[in-house]
Amino acid sequence: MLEVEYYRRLASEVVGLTITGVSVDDPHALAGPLRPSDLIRALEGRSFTTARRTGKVLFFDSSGDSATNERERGAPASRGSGPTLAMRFGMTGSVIVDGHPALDRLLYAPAHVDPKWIVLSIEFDDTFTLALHDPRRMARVAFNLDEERLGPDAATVSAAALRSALTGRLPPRRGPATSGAALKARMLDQSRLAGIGNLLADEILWRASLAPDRPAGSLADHEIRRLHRHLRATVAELLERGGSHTGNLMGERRRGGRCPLDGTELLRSTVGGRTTWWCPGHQH
DNA sequence: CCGGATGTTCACCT
DNA sequence: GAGGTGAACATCCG
Repeated sequence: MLEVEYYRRLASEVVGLTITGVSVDDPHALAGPLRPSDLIRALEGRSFTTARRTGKVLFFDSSGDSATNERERGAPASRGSGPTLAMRFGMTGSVIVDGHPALDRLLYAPAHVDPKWIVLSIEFDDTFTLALHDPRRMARVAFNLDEERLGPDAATVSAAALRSALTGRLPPRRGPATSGAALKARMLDQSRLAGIGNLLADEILWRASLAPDRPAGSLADHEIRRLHRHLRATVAELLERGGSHTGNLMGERRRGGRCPLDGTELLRSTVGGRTTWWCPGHQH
């Protein structure tokens, strides 16, 4: 999510410019039934009105009729709004504007930008280019993604909203709240809380002194408030530092790694389907 | 050479 | 219904 926030800031440079070309270099990047021609027809001639982010998803709202639609329907320009483009980045997707990556280096991504890993590029005013770069091809773009399926953004979530994200029922489901799942699994569930990835989850839980496999519903009020405090602070601090790989625990995520706080040897386990490193000495 | 890695989705279990 | 597991995606790195 921190990385996506950097992409959003970079992408905001092209907001308001006219889309003069769309090139789909790898159709694999298009979600579901979307075809390259759909994307090109929907976007060319329009402009993005916003570059906004919820969790790990970058959204571009568009405005004005596309050139094709105007030609086809003879409609007057810009009175309706266009589709919203959504980008998800998988593990190695990133945004490049005019050849400049948002970050110098990303964990597990190749150190250098390689043109062969550009899966999509959008040209603005015949001059500027926003590209989606993705060596592992897990990034996807889609139109009009269901935003209801994303929980509140972790960077701004309130303590009360965090509590219901962890223990509440998920709309539109009915019935009693369930809270048997592991705390970390709930934190990673994007439909409950948007934006927390595996590294960030471990760092936050370590700072909040909470064991990742605690049932989410077992947290006392003061523990939820503590989690909330550390969650907000960690997101802000790692954003400042340069990404989710800049946490204090990062260097110890290996066999024999020790807790930077108390020196206890870290445990490696699987929680919520993801590799989890945590300190049995102070996380309870 | 092997295993595992910032993520999401889906099929298939219990 | 809830929750867990494993696969798939494709490439790089230790």
